Amino acid sequence: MALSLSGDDEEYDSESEQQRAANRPKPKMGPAAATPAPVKLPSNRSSSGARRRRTRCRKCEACLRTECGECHFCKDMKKFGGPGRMKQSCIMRQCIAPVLPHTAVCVVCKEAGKEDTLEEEEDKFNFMLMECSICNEIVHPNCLKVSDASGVVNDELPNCWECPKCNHAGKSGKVLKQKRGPGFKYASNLPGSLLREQKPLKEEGDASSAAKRRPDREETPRYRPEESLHRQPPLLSPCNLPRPRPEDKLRKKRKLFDDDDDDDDLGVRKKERSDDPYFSKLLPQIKTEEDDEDAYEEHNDEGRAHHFRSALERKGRFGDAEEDGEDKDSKNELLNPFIKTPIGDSDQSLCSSPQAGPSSEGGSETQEKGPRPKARRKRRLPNRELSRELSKALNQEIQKTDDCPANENRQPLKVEPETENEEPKRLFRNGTELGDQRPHLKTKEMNGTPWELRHFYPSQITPLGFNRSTPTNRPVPPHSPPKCVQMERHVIRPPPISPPPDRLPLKDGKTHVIQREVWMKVFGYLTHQELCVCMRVCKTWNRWCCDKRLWTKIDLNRCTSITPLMLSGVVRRQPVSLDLSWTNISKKQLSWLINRLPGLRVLKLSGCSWAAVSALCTSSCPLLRTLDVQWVEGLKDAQMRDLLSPPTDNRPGQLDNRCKLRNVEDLRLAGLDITDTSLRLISRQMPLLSNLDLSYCNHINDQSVNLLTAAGTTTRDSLTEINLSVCNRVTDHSLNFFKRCGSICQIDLRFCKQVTKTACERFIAEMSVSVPFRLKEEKLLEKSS
DNA sequence: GCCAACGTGCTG
DNA sequence: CAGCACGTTGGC
Repeated sequence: MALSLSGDDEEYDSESEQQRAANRPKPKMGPAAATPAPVKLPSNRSSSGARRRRTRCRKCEACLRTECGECHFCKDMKKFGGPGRMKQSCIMRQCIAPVLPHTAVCVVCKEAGKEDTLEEEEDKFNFMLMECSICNEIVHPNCLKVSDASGVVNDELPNCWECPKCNHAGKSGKVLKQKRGPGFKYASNLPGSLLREQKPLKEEGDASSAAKRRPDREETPRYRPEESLHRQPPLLSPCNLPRPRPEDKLRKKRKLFDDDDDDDDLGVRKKERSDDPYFSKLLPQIKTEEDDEDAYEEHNDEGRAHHFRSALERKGRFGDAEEDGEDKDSKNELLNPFIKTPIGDSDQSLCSSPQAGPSSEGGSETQEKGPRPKARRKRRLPNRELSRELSKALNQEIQKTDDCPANENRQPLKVEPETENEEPKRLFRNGTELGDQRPHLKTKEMNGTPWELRHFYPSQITPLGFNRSTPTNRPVPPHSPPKCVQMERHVIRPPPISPPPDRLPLKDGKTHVIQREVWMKVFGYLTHQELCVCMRVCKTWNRWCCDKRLWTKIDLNRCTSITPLMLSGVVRRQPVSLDLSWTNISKKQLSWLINRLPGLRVLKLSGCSWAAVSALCTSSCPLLRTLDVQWVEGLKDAQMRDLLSPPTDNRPGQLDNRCKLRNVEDLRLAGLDITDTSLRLISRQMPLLSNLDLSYCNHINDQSVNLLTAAGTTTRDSLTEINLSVCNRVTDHSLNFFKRCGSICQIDLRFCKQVTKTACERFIAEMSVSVPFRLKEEKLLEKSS
């Protein structure tokens, strides 16, 4: 079908309405819907063509994938036993670059895109179909009669721009839902997309040079409240948070970290490359596609290159893989990439796109965009500055959505360091900064242990050298957990699976001699922080370094503030193991996250609030193998019951009465106020449970052990390790119960006051006939073979 | 014609 | 307003 881009509104309207009436009886329609409301069309439909649906590119990593079978939409599919009502693509298969359908033709010449027939980049651009995100018209730029073809290309979406007409008229795209630009799915059909906001055009092999950048936004001062609403999450001033500086409003928030594919422009500056022999030797003239950038960014990139160098020059690290301090670094990078790394991801996260639009609070303040009418890219500010701004904006975003309704008198929270060296303090219960932010916790007791003890115990009181959570400082959640309503607004770009190309393109058109897999081996030695640095080197490295093999474990333990961008970055990397212990993650965030991590097997949430952990109750929970909910505040029997119940989302056709956590093998429940009630559930619902940590659970007693090891329970045979240390109600008698366990290999009874060494020795003696045990430490029994 | 899935109206 | 439902488009 040919495109009808002329946009006969009347026709479109009436037709669609009729169709709806005919095809959609809508038995379930409520009264409001029963009278078919006029189909709402974009306000600017009058000047627009009908929207063309976009279709898969079939080439991107996402398109090449198979369905995960585990995400929300897969579960809906008939092939996975679902009702097939939602008819949505697997989350992991969301096309990264949806293209115009084959049937699309130029509204002017009625011909299809002709770029394939051309050699020159500029020609290609002129003869490719471009769809305007505002008026939806699809044209060849060459067919436009507008001499000053100041179209603004949206580099996030193939064949998408703001046509010169709209651009010139100062129209603003994405005013309404329908106007958000084609091909947007999650981000797009949800208001305020963070990630798919358009950017100023990027050089696609310089093709876009044909299209002149929109000089600046001063031309388009019209502020439309809806615009910012849909486009950029509001910046939260109403919540008494520090109002962002005007520049903030220009910043786009797009993705976590620095892994954006667009980040090729983060290439190392020519200057550095040429100046630094080491560097230039290592990366001879990596093609960065941005050598023509203005000096505006020079200092910025200087820092970047420096960072990169320093990362590479730390040869000592190449040999010993991270952990410890290194790991902390990488964690910090993840935690707060904007602050910690000078060369932060600000680039792609913050492009002050013409499309980005001002925030709702400052919609009309577009002047900041103005000062660089000639800048080819207007997306960067000095990195630190950007980082700070972004981080602030994001935190505010979360905070706002969280607090807005009723917090008008709240004191502004300190969100960001005032200086670069200052750590953010807002969310950390940290020494003197604790204040009284959490008074309820100060007096609250769990498990008979005062809060302070509970949270400072493991490292400070216990004689046990737990290597698990040592909850020294518990992040102070906001008054209510941050409802990260923006999360849905992030486009989920699945992690690259086989990032092309295989070799690094060089400026001279050749490729670097070393193959990707070799680079990957090198990258394998780098810490996450260093990977983040490498990602900024060039587009190719950016892709390679985002390979999920390099990110199987993501550790955000004790992250002071989980931001939407961070979560997006996590999703992109699809870790197998995710540590969110002692963070202030909110329920919404967690729910959003786990719904998008179908491959997640290890989830650590120790020290989080039950409010957050409860996300596991309603979400289409991943089939976790390891769940760590130690010291989760408020997690008691009732909550455990919720946790172990079948998903609440039991609509017809999606019935799944199985426990969401049925595949858990390693369950860590230290420090919880749970009783035998929970243990009964656990032994019933977790047939694969092998490793159970009940340390510091003061309600656990001999009867509990009896339950777990009783005839007919699966735990009796599945348990291999059990930790009952510091369970003061457990006595010698429990050891008799453990004799029934066929697979038990380790029983930790250290610091159980009522367990005697003699009983342990007796246990060993009695078991020696069948299974040899030994005392690894006092009251720590271990199978010796 | 079938199937996948995009885009958007509607509901809770 | 998030999420669901479904008409309809697009590919094959």
